Amino acid sequence: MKPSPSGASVPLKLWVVLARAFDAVEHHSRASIARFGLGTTEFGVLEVLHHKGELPVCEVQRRILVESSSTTYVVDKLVKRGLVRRRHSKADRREVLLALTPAGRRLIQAIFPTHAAAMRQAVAALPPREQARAVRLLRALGLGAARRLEAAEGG
Amino acid sequence: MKPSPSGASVPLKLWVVLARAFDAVEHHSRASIARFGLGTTEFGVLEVLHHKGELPVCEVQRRILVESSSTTYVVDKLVKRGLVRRRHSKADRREVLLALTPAGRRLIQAIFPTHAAAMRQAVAALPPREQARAVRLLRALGLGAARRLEAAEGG
DNA sequence: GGATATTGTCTCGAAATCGAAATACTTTAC
DNA sequence: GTAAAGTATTTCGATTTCGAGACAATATCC
Repeated sequence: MKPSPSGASVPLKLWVVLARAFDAVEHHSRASIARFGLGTTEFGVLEVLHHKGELPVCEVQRRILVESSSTTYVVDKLVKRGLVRRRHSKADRREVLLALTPAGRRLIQAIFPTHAAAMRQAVAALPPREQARAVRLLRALGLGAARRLEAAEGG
Repeated sequence: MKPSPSGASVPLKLWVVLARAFDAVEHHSRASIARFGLGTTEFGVLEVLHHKGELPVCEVQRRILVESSSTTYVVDKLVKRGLVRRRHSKADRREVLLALTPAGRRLIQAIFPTHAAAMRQAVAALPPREQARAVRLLRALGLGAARRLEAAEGG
């Protein structure tokens, strides 16, 4: 769900439009990815491994914004489909390193440009200059909110 | 899941920071609401009915950004807890009208100010002036993306 | 006015996600 | 070097969400 209606204060309004914008853009992403028989989280894993190379599960998790148990679930599915492989790290034997298989690499390479084009369309309501502005504002907003989260929970 | 890493084009970067910002702020919202024993979607329903009064299910659904079947699920729970009531519309007998019960109204009135304060904190990394800028940009982004969605799907 | 589409709600089964806790390993602190 | 604390991953059960389709009521079009 999302937040409140219109006559609200600026912070609440910001939360509303943030949620709405995310929802709308996410629908584009989901639809684009579904054409290739993947879920958004599965795609996220492939994409991270494609761009960063072999990574431990916890690094992947940080980037795809789901909990660790969900990460295991998604990676399981990708391994079963032969797109990703697991391997134990020698440096730190708690870690499990993830990497694309050749099939996984072929798939993400084939998909990625099309998906990127779809996302460009999805955010095209904002001209480039305003996209850059939005990036700056959202980065500050996100980092600030994340920092406050850590402060409140972890310590 | 969410999108890609850093060296990306501006549109992709925008999608990344949008997802991250939403995720971080949503965590604040979730934590704030959880204190009162509610899920975010349940809270969303109460909030909409609080601000708009009696509404048909489909209107509520549009505002809380979940599918119709999920809306039924959430409303069921609220009805079982005695916070919301259903009633058939006389004007259009397909519609089911939702409204707060006295208990529901008492609850949301008690909760709302605290939650609003938490959300103000969550977005406080941006000073008011930049919050207003972000609202404008996100509104345009969200509306544009939503329009493109309709064009692609419905008609 | 009757056929056809459209809309609003709900049911059902499946999928995605979470949270808490188990396990294994590593780091820190004495 | 050992105990305690912390980190990485997985397992398990429960919850939330979705999507497809059923059904009823209304709108639209000849």
